[in-house]
Amino acid sequence: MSAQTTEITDKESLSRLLDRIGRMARGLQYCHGLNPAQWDSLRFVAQANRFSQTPGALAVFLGTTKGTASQTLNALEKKGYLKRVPDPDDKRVRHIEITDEGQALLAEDPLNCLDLAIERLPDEVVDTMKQGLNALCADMQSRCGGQGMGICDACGHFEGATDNGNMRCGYKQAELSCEDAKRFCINFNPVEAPAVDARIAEGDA
Amino acid sequence: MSAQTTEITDKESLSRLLDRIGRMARGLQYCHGLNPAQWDSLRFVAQANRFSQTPGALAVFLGTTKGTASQTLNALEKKGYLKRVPDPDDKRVRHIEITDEGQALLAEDPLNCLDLAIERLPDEVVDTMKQGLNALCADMQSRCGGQGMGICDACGHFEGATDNGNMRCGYKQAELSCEDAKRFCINFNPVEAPAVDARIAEGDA
DNA sequence: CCGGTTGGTTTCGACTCGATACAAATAGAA
DNA sequence: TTCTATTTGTATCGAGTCGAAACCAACCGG
Repeated sequence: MSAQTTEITDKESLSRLLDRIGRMARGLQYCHGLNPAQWDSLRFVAQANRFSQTPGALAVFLGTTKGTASQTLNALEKKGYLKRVPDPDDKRVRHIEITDEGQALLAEDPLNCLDLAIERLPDEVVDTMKQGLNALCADMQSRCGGQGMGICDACGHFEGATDNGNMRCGYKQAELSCEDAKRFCINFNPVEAPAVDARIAEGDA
Repeated sequence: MSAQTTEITDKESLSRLLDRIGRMARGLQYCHGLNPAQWDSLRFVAQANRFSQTPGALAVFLGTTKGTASQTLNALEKKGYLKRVPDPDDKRVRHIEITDEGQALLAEDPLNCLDLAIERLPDEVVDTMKQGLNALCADMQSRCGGQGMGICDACGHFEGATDNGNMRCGYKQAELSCEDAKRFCINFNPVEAPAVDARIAEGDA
């Protein structure tokens, strides 16, 4: 018993806090006729680069199967928030695009409510939390077999700019617009595998 | 490339990070034949005080209905991880108790994996995150109509110790063992409504 | 041309969850 | 006491989600 085991400020309880916040965030995301998975999908498509705007990439991101992702997309498409268009290069893949309605809906993202609460926190707290969560995400991913994801700048496949001002991805063997290179990619591969705590300790890297 | 708009370390993205961690944590909780709601329930019952070890309190905690909570309890009881015993004081309520099997199962809580990742973070980062998350929880709760919950020490209903060494709760008009007074309660009512950012700024309170 | 692989979709079944209706016990009032 | 209202928990039903598996079409290698 001894006060240190059940104390709420225990180190152990951080995971429970995260879990609880997660459940609260999840609960918020039943609105506007969408469910959490659908909100997640809409957000993902909105911030993914063109290689990741596909059902398969969405499935990886959501940590679910392609079949389930397909159903979620069906729901969103039926509601008119996005549409699937054939890919000119590979006729198997269908490229997902947000409609104007979808874009508009994102302005009412229920997670904005969380943002509001975050606004009230001091900047340095937010920064520290962000670093910690990033480290946790990376750690969990590598530990639990999840696919990493990130932004081209820090990606091992990134081969810098080309002559015509675009960026080049060595994995897809294709070019990316500057805009796309700043968006989420499911094929992200960290350049160096950094020691998570080292990155934290350094502060800003 | 003006890193400040879509940079992953943006202030805005903290909510997305939280959401993502939440989904990862959720995904982990499909194991040992339990689902996330069942894990949450088991954990809750394990750390709730005796007033909160009931189906109704669980429903409040999970943010769901009593019916759904009842089903979750059915599943857990059928699997032998807890049992419902009649309450001697009020024949309507059924008191939930963890079995030895349930207690043992908690040792394999999939969230322990998260704890492992947390272990690798520096203490001060963990502390800051905990403070931030606590503030967020409180803020979200008050904003989104959720019931607060906490531990008797800091509760407005708490009336201190009695002669026989127990604690007294003014809300339930009943006594609590010292142990119980350190556990989770669903009827928690913060003594003072503290300014969340003020509490943060002070550091350790 | 022909297997093997990859990307997506569909179908099916198990399960979850919320809404509703319901039973039983309690509380309060007349 | 007796009557009603409230509280606590359960059972049932239907919509919807999700994962597994089957399936199809397109790409790729020989």
